[in-house]
Amino acid sequence: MDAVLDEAAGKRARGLDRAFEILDFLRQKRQALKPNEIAAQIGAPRSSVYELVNLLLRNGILEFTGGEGRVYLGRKLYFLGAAYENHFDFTRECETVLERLADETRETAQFCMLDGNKYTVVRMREGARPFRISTDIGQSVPIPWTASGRLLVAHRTDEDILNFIPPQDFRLPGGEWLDPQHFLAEVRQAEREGFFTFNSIVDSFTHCFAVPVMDEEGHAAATLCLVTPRDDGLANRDRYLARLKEAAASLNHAPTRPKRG
Amino acid sequence: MDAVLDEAAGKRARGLDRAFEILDFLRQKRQALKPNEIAAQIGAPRSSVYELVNLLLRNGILEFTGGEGRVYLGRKLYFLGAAYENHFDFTRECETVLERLADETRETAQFCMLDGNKYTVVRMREGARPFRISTDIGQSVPIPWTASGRLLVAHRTDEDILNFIPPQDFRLPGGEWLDPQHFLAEVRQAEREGFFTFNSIVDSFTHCFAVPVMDEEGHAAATLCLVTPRDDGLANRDRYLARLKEAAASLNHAPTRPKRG
DNA sequence: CGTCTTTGTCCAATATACCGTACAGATGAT
DNA sequence: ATCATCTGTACGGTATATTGGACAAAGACG
Repeated sequence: MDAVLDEAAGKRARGLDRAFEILDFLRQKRQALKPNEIAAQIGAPRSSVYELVNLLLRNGILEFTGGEGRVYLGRKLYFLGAAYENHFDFTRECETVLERLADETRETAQFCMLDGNKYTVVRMREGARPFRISTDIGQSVPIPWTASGRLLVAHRTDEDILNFIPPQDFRLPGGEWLDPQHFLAEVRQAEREGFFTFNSIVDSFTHCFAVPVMDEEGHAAATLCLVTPRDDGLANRDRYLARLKEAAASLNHAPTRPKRG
Repeated sequence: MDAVLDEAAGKRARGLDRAFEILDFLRQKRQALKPNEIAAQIGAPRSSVYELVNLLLRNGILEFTGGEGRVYLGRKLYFLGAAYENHFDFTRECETVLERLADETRETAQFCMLDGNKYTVVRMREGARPFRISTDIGQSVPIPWTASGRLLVAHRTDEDILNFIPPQDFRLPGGEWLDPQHFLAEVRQAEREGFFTFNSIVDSFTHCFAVPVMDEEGHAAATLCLVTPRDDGLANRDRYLARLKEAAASLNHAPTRPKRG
């Protein structure tokens, strides 16, 4: 139903939080929207949204586009994002690695990270298979639904993990319930083994491989993944895992290395 | 002296504006800073900056990095920027075009836009010259200092332009004063001819070529530029201009075309 | 040891941001 | 014409965000 609900009801929301809620919402929708529509769909007061949208427009954070007063993410965000990318200079090497992975395996290769308390595909290289399996880039997916998810939270304590992941995210897309304790066990297994593989729980025909890309503190800053048809995945399991680990090793310090000085 | 001064003195600043002031400041500095340093350098109250920084950290807009409590732009900004880039899908074609330009001319080719009321280099491809001339990507440069600047404000009225460009930006890096009326004349000339070239006024050895990339409203949404040694630029003027115009034509609708639907 | 600077947290005062509500033009259906 | 919906704007009350200043821990320096 409602995409977002705040901590407590009946409280005034902080402008800053509302603003980023608007930005995230636009990102999720991936299209320009009228302020009115935004207000209705995120359940925020119209007057507040109008005021915030105007502020963001003046700052270049939002832009008019698509006519009829519709707004979408603005150029300033692109510049800020580019500065981030430049500082944590992983994307260039990342593309190379993904390309090599996809070439070697002919499967879909992904570079994934957490976006807040959701999983998201940052970069992807589709494989040479006749049918292709792919999550859209930038979409937010519940952590428990993914193999990478096990690795990306592995540095946290059990309690921390359960506080971090929204409870409803343990409800799988088919409606089944994933036992959090079972999930935690898989997290610990993934942490021990340094990878995680399983038959996807969001569909019935893919197998997923995930290995962590470590930051300087030894946490999984990101993951490299392969998404394969089940029989291919099982048949080539050892080879795919080896390739993934090689690839991850080549990225391992990159995500946190500043470019200069 | 002080990098930023608000409209009126002695007024309370809005959190949102302050927040983006912090983000812009970090981008300009291109390094992680402590909240204290930020407060001091942008002239904002320490307590406010601490509160805002914590808010931004919780939203993933800022991240701890570099130790000692230093913060820098966060992953969320990368995601938002990527969504912008995906929507206004110009960068892929842009890279191709820049590469071709640089190959054909062996000069430095740039893709430039406005960031607020400053000029900035968004993408760059360095030429094959033994010495390379380049502005750093993402740095903010006063509009009047650049050839592109003439094109990027050409859709505005004279009055509008003078209100838009901060007066101090007509002071050139050498200290000389650029007469705004002279600048406006060059803007109109650039608008008429559809390009602008000159011996750079920020150094004494380069020649700059700029042509506009038009958006759907017929405004210059961006520019393509060549930065060349003066003698080369003058010797190859016609050829370079022709190449640039071809390249710009191939991008002309791209900046505002949504990727899907 | 004292003194100064840098760092982060805490707190109360008040300027104001957020929000509910009212208003009005545009559009479209009946 | 009448009613309903969608759109953007305007305004006042009150909850609260912003802010200056106090406080303290942790160096740096002599």
